[in-house]
Amino acid sequence: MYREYPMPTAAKADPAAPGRGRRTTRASGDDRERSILETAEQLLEERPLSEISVDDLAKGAGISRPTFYFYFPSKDAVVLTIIDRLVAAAAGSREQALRTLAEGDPRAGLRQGLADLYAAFRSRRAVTLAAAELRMTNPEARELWAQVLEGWVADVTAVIEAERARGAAPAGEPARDMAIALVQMNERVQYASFAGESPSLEQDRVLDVLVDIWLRAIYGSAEPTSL
Amino acid sequence: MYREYPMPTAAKADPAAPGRGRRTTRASGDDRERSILETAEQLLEERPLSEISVDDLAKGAGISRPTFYFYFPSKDAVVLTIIDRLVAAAAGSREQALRTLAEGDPRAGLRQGLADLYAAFRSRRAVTLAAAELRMTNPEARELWAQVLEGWVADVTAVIEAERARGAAPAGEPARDMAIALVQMNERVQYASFAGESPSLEQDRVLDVLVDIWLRAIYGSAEPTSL
DNA sequence: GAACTTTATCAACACTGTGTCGAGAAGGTC
DNA sequence: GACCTTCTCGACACAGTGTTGATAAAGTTC
Repeated sequence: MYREYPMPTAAKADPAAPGRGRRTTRASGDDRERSILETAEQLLEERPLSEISVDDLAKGAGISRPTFYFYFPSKDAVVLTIIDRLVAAAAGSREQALRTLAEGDPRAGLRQGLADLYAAFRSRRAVTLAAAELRMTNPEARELWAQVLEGWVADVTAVIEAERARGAAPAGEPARDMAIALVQMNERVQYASFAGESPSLEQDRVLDVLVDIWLRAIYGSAEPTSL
Repeated sequence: MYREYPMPTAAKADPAAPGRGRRTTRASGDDRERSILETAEQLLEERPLSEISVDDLAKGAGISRPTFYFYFPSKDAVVLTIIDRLVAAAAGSREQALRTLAEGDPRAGLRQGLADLYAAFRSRRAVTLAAAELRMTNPEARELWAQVLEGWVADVTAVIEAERARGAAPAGEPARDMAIALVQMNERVQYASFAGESPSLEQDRVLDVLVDIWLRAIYGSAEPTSL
């Protein structure tokens, strides 16, 4: 059953929250809910969110439209649940990357981090695109995504500041400002690539190009190499 | 009256296209059309496109909903017309920038170009945001924007290649790939700033940060400054 | 200046999609 | 076997889109 969003905790759904019942918490119900989510993901592979109706989701899950509303308050809520899970998975990558970053070469760590993140979203292309679409009209989606970005920005800011502190990176614009621009660049470039927009990078070029710009932005200066 | 899109020509509307009539081409009609466009722009200052209905536009222009359809085939068409004009204005900035770029210091020209573009879109914040929103659901808007981006990417690619050719910029990822990523970064960063998203750059920081990253990406290398 | 054309207007309609209500079925519990 | 929950859906009320057809007003033609 759909629960109000507890912020991007996004852990596993907690089974049998109320009462002390063993685990017989319902069967049909959970099946239906899962079925709706699966239908949504499947339809998103075929067409954009705006062209999917509540009726499509209900039909796909084998229930009537009113019954859909027993499980989710709206189409947006379904997608938000799916996004929430994707974000949780991506958060795993992020922690992994931070660990790599802390112990090894920061440049290699950075590349690894960007690669993992890219892989996480590419593997759920349809959901990623739906998230961007939903963000345009839904405040909750906007808020969720904002928190995701904020997390990355904070991490990147810390990395840049650390590299500057140890003299590996030259001074420049405030680290947080750089981090915001770089993170947003990644977001946009990856989106365009997933969506197959007209000027966009080929899937297999995305990472190389982004990493190059990140490294130049962080470690290079704006001075010409030769004079 | 709304005409089918002749590609982003987007010059001034041609007055009195058919016949050799002096200039009495209608009065009420053009007024209404203008009135609808003005209403749309005004409402976009207040709320997102998705929360504006055809009825709102009709009411604002002092006509009934069916009459609206005499002037425009849809809400999207109205916004597309407005975007078209903004894009035309921005195209002016672009040419201006290219001229500066050709005759003077490329770095200064680049900065000037980015500044002009930024100014052009900032001055029509609401329309810029509406364009991004419309792009999500409307193929024509997507196409129009794609052509705009394509133009910039082509220009930037040429600049990067020229700078590399004259030895002012080091080799690196393909110039066009860099151009795509940089242009898309600008798009996203500016959008976030205009929309006041949660991690986003302050209006007065946008230009400095973007220019810094552009210059580092183009002129810097990915090697550390110190070792 | 009457007949005719073009331009403009809108009430009424048909349609699509959303979300709610209330009546009931299906199963578990005491 | 009365009694909850859980679940289901037909029927409704709404909001929004886009179309039709009847009609008015203005401009053109002879």
